[in-house]
Amino acid sequence: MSNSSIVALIDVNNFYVSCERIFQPSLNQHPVIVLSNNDGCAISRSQEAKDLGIKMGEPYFKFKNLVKKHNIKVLSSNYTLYADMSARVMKLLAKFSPNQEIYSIDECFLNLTSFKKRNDMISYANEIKKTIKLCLGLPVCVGIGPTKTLAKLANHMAKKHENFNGICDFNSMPKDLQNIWMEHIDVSEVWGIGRNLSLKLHKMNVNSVMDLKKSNFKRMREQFSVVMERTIEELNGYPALELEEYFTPRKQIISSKSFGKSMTCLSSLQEALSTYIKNAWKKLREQNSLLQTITVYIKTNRFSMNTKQHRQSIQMNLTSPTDDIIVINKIALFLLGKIYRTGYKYHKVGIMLSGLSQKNENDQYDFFITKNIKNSKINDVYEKINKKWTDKIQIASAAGIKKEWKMKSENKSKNYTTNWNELCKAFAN
DNA sequence: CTATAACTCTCAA
DNA sequence: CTAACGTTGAGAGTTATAG
Repeated sequence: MSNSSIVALIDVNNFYVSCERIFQPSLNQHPVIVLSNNDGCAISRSQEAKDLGIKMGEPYFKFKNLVKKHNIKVLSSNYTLYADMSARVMKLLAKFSPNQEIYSIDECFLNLTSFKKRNDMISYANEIKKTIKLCLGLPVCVGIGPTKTLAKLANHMAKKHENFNGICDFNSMPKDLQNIWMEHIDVSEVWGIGRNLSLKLHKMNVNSVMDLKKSNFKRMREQFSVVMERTIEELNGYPALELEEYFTPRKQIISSKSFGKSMTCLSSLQEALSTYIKNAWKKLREQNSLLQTITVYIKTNRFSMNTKQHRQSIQMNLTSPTDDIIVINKIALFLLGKIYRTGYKYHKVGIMLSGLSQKNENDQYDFFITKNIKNSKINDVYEKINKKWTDKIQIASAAGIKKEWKMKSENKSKNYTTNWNELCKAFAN
C-alpha cells in the first residue's frame, strides 16, 4: 500500500466554451456551443447547452431550431485561441509536479506520488484548481487515484456530481464507498471502453464499472484484447499504463479537411491538397523528421444519399527519406491525379505522411537525400519567410485565388491572446 | 512456412 | 428556399504478400 502511486488527472470543464467565456463574459450565464471545423457539429457545450439536450458531436442543422428557441450562442472554433490557452494551462500545472503527461489539449496527468507525505491530496488539488481559476479564469476538475484509469474515473465523478466540488480522490475514499460508486456508474464511462466495447459488454451482462472490475481478466483478454486486460488491472489499482512524460515525435502526420462545399474539378482539389501538404510539411519540419511514405485520399460526402460515392486512397513509398516540400508536393499531386475521377462531388481531400524517421545530421544517407542542394536551400528559405510573415509565399499550386474549398467558419472569435490587432478590434466598440 | 507490410477497426479528445 | 454531419493520432489485430 505504501508504495502505491498517486496519479491525478486535471481536465478543463467544457474547454473551448470556457476559453470563449474568458473574453466574452456576457456568455457566462448563457447556453453556448462551439462548432467543429466547417461549422459542422457541436464539439463543446456549456452546461446550459447540455441541459437543453444538445449532444456531443451532434450536427448543427439538427438542433438549429433549439438554438433559435433558446437563443443559444453558437461559435465557430478558434483553435489558435484554444492552443494558446492550453499552453498556459499546462505550464501552470507543471508547477505542481515534476512528472506531467500532456494527454490532450485540455487535460494532463500529474504524478503526485512524491507529495504523499502531505497526506492531504484534496487540499493540494484545491490549490491546483484555485490557481488555474485565478490565473486564467478557467474551471477545472481534478480526479485522483492509484492508476491513470482510476484517476480518469474520479475526474468523471468530480465533473458529474457537484458535491465533490470539482475534486474526487479515490485514494482517500473508503473501499465500500468506492464500490458503491462503481456499481452505479455505467461501464461505458471507463476510459478505453467506447461504443462498440460497451455494447458487447452489456450483452455479456457486464453493465457497471464494478462488473468490469470484478470480471476475470484472463477470460476477458481472450474474448477482447490486451487493452481490455490492462483496463481491468487498472480498475483494480494495479498500474498497467505508464505516465508518458516525454515528447515523442509523431509516427504519422495527417492533414485533411472537408470543404465548405463539394467540388468536382481537379484543379480545385489540387489547390486544396497543396495547402494541406504545406500544413503537414510544417509539422514534419517542426519535429525534425523525414518521411518515406506519402498517402493521398479523396472522398465524396458519405451522408449525401443521392450522389454517387467515390472513396479512394493511394500510397507511394519513396526510395529514400525526404523532407523536401517540392518533392512531396510533386508526388502528392501526381497521386491525386491517379485517383481523381470526373463527375464526382468531392467533399474532402487529405494527405498522410508516414514512415517517419528522425533527421540526423551525421547519417550517411543524408548525403543522398539532399543531393539536390538547391531544393534544400529553397526549403529553408521558404520556411523562414513563412515563419516571419505567416504564409506570405506559397508553392504555385497552392496559390489559388478562389479558395472555393475554404472552410465555413461564420462566427469565430478574435485571437485575443496571440494577435494585438485582433485584441484591439475585439474591444474597440 | 515465417516475418513483415498493409489494411481494418476501435478509441479518444 | 434547400441542404447541411470534424480532425488527428495511436495501437492492436487481421489479412496479404514476399522470400
